[in-house]
Amino acid sequence: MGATDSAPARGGAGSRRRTQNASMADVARVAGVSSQTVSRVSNGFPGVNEETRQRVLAAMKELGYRPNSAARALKRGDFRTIGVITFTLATTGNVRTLEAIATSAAEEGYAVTLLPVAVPTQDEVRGAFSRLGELAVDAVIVIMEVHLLDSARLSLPPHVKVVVADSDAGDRYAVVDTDQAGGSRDAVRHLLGLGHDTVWHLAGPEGSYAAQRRTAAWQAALEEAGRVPPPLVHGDWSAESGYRAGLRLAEQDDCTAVFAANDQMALGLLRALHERGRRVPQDVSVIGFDDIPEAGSFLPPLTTVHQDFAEVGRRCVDGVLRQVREGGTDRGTTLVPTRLVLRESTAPPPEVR
Amino acid sequence: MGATDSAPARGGAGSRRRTQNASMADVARVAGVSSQTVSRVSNGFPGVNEETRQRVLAAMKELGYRPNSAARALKRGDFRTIGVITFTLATTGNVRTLEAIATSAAEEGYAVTLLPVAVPTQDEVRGAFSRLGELAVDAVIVIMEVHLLDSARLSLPPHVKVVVADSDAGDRYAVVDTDQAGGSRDAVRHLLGLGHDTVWHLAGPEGSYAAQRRTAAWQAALEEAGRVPPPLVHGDWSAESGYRAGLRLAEQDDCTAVFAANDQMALGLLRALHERGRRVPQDVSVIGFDDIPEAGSFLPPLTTVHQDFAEVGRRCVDGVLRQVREGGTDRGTTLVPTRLVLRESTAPPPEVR
DNA sequence: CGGTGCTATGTTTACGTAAACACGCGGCGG
DNA sequence: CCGCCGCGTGTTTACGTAAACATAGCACCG
Repeated sequence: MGATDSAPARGGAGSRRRTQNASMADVARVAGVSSQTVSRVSNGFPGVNEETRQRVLAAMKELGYRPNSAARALKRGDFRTIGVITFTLATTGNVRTLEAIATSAAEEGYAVTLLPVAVPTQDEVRGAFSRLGELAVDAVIVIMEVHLLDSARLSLPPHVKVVVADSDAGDRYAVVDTDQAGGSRDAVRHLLGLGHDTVWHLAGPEGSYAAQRRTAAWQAALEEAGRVPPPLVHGDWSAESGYRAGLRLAEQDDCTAVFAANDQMALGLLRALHERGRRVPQDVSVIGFDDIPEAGSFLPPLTTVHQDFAEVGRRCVDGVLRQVREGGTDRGTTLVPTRLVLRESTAPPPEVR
Repeated sequence: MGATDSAPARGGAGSRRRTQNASMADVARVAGVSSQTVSRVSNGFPGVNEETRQRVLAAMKELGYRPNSAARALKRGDFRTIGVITFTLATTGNVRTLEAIATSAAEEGYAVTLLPVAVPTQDEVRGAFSRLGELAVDAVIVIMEVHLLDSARLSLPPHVKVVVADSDAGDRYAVVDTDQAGGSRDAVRHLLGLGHDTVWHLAGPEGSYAAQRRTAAWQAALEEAGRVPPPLVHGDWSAESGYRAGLRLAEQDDCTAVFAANDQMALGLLRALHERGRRVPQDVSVIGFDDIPEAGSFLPPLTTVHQDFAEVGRRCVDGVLRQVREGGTDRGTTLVPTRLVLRESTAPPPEVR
């Protein structure tokens, strides 16, 4: 007792809280040192006598001391936190990238905070600041289409350190992207190499930059080989949309090879083809993009373009941390290579068999 | 110029930083008010003259003011942040729950921070504190098997407000769980109702509490109907493991109905059955658990038990925030109901047809 | 017409930490 | 033997915010 000497028992209203968390000062008192020494121990700084250090550690343990990250952040001027902005966690890619980001960040001593967008909060009312508007992260990684970011009310405060994953950024931000073009080219060439005259494309939504790049590369690869690109079919990334598109493709008799812009749509496509009696791969070859864990269990197991999401996440973290440490803002684009995974959904076309 | 008057050009080392972010005091100066008034405006408190308020808002805008969340947290004593602990984001359920948590939290003005576990950081060295050991979140939601949590080096600091999702917690924590038992019972009864003699079970990994509960309920539902539970087959949640198990099940001639503990394993099972010439649903009925978005695109579309992950996430947030606001720690268990989604993978057994 | 109460605003202080600086003490070179 | 150096530790201060308290003006009522 006698510690809480001041704080004259006021009216009595609500001075609960306290007796909660021990502070450095408390630890210092118990250990018989100054709070600065506690700070040094807490941060692993050298120049503390081993014996003193042990005494401080013992005091910390006794009191259940936990450093207050708010005070630390306030004093240091940084937060050791990376914000991640993403519209949805419904797509495999976003999630895998997020997971890799969290892991890489943790290794660097950084935490990851999710910054949901487009939550219709009470605008100006409660303070005019969304969580993102607050000073609470040292850097931001954006996993979404940048143009959506623009149209969302969400605008990044100026001078914020940013890396954009899997999107375009009009040279405004640094970008880490999967090599969409290379992967698409590999897919098309693989099918042409099997003897198909041409390759149809089940594209992603028009608003998606990744989808656009895959489409453009598909077209380029075909033209480079002197083939005429068949009409485009669009989906929205979902298996259901792939199914609907597949029903239309199944009616094209000359369609013997389809490059789907992701695995989910490929799954729906497989179902549509199956329902229409078009065998895969005997009648139609199908190739996907992403290599989701289930792709090997499709009927038939799906040949697809493997994306290295973990590497993307890692480089995103490297990118923002470099900016944080060097103080500038980057712009360049980093491409992460893909790898074609051959399974059983592709084969030579019927004529050649 | 003239702003950085103090700070006598020391040795020259590194006094960059500054001229960075405007503080309340800066805004107050520009607006010609006290910083307390700025605070009131920033937090949307009443009792500020409209004209003054506008002047302050204008000053904020001019200076690009953003509240410093560290200072705010330090002063207020809370962080407006919920930590989420999870081993993996590889499973649909975890991710969907996480997404719902993030959304619900945002609506309440809380941010969500990912707390990765088992990162082999430099133990005691840099300070003996993992990010979780720091005081940085107001509450924690655990999305993982609690017994794994115990065995991981990670131990939750005492008195922390916790809600556990989808696991057991030995009455140590509050729990929000899907009604595993109810869903499993519905699945089994549906198959028995179609005329199947019994139902086989493709179980999840033995270490999983959710898997155990599904298995127990499957067994109970069979026994309640006077049927003999066939031997158990275990998978590890992955489609690949479902495939391997499926190859074994395909050899059981008397196996006409299988309840798979999740959709991914059901997918692998479908592939195995297909390869072995066992038609679904004509020869074998298959039912899954989760209702992942792709389930409707399987071959055939999968009948499955729908889990309401969004509701689970919502209740987790409600749970921790109630604890935060009321100051106590809860214990009870909340069950979120499931719903059987009928598609095309179940039918009466061959004999009855 | 003085007091009372309310509104709008200002002043003081403390939150927990860590950087900057100060200090004491023992050893060692000149 | 004096002064300087460096190690280990203590003291002071500032980070940006918001609670608590203080004050000034003004309306209203007895």
